[in-house]
Amino acid sequence: MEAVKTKSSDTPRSMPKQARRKQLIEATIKCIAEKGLSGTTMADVTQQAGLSMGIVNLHFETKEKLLIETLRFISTEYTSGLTKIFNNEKLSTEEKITSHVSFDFSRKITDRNKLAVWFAFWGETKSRPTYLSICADYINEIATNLTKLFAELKDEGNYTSIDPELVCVCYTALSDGLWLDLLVTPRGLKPDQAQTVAMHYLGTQFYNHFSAE
Amino acid sequence: MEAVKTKSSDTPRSMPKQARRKQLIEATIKCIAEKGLSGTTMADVTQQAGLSMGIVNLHFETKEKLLIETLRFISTEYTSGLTKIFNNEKLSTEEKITSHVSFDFSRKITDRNKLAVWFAFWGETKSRPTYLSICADYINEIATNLTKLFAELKDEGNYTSIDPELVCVCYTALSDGLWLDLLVTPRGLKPDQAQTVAMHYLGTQFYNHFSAE
DNA sequence: ATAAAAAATGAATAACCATTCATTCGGTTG
DNA sequence: CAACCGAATGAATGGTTATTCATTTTTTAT
Repeated sequence: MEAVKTKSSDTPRSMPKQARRKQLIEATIKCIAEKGLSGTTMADVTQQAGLSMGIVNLHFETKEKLLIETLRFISTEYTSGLTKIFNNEKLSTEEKITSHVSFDFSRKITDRNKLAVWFAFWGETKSRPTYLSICADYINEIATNLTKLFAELKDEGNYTSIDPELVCVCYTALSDGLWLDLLVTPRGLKPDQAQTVAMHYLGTQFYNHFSAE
Repeated sequence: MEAVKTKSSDTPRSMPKQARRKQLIEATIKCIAEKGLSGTTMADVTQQAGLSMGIVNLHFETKEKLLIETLRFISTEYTSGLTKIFNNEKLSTEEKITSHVSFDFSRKITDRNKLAVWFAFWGETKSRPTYLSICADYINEIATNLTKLFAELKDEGNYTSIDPELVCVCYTALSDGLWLDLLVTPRGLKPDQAQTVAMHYLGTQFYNHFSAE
């Protein structure tokens, strides 16, 4: 009766366990973006993935665990991208910072589906300690690295009156706020304009490195 | 036990109705903060308000309409506070801007319950056109006014290279991002520190008006 | 090729939750 | 005081949804 659409090419069952989990997480991201966190059902997710109802419980045990893994997924995607930049020995401090900014406003990160997921989870951090803890972890990790970069550039450029920690808090908040703009007013700001705004701020601090253009 | 303190001094019949609606909206805010948007049920809201199950449907028709009115409530609270500042003829341009910033980080606005509500709704804007439209409206209104203030201060202070619109986008994003900090890392940043960060940015633009100190 | 194991299915179940509405409550009026 | 009327109640209703598990399908090992 049911016409299963999985034609052939994507090897129905031979997928490694990890791949199936990722497939479900990606379906979850799309569902949260399309229907909201409160409107996303198991049926939605499994249908989006082209699989059957019980599949989430098989791979994640419970809906809540799927959601937690989804948050962990986007967090990891974000932090691992930034860590790679931070650890890249070939880049100067200045280049690391500009790469960081480029990454923050790259297509991969400013994909509106993913932005919707970020905000959906942020909105629930107050009531879900697990969400809060995941968010606090990646925030601390990034802040440590970024503050270090700003401190380095301060030394290299002989900027006397810069407070690296302040600049880190300010840049991070600015970046998050620009993400909100990209999510809520999609016909307004574009990612590359948002990036320009972020660089404008850094230009006020490191005027010899980041020209206001 | 539950305190319904609203003693109506005018409009005996229609005022109580309005008060009850407000009571339910405030209960909703508390529930969203405590249980998340997806975890908030009608039973939660009515119990929080100390009333009976059917009361929301009596006053709001439907759960969805209660949520929309809740978003409208915090939006209006925010914009009306800012509009009052903007229209206050006794304030100089500079004072209006500092008042704006003070308001953004006042207790009333940075109450973590309300911040949780903001982010909960922002996370759903992509899937709920009504939420998006309410958010877009207040964003546009505030941006228009704030840009005007920055343009005025630019003229008054003979700042030649300032782009008022850019500063408005940047300040607004910064402010939203700082709200996220206040919500997600409550043991970290405090509202008055967040305000200092915001003023730090404005100091980079209007260095003769807002000292960095 | 056959058996055993693993993965996936989806109908059935049980829990949950928004909404309804017959009834009760409380205040106002004549 | 009695009749009235809107406000409020909360048990009952019906729709929705996460989870289970007996069965089927596919892969792997022998």
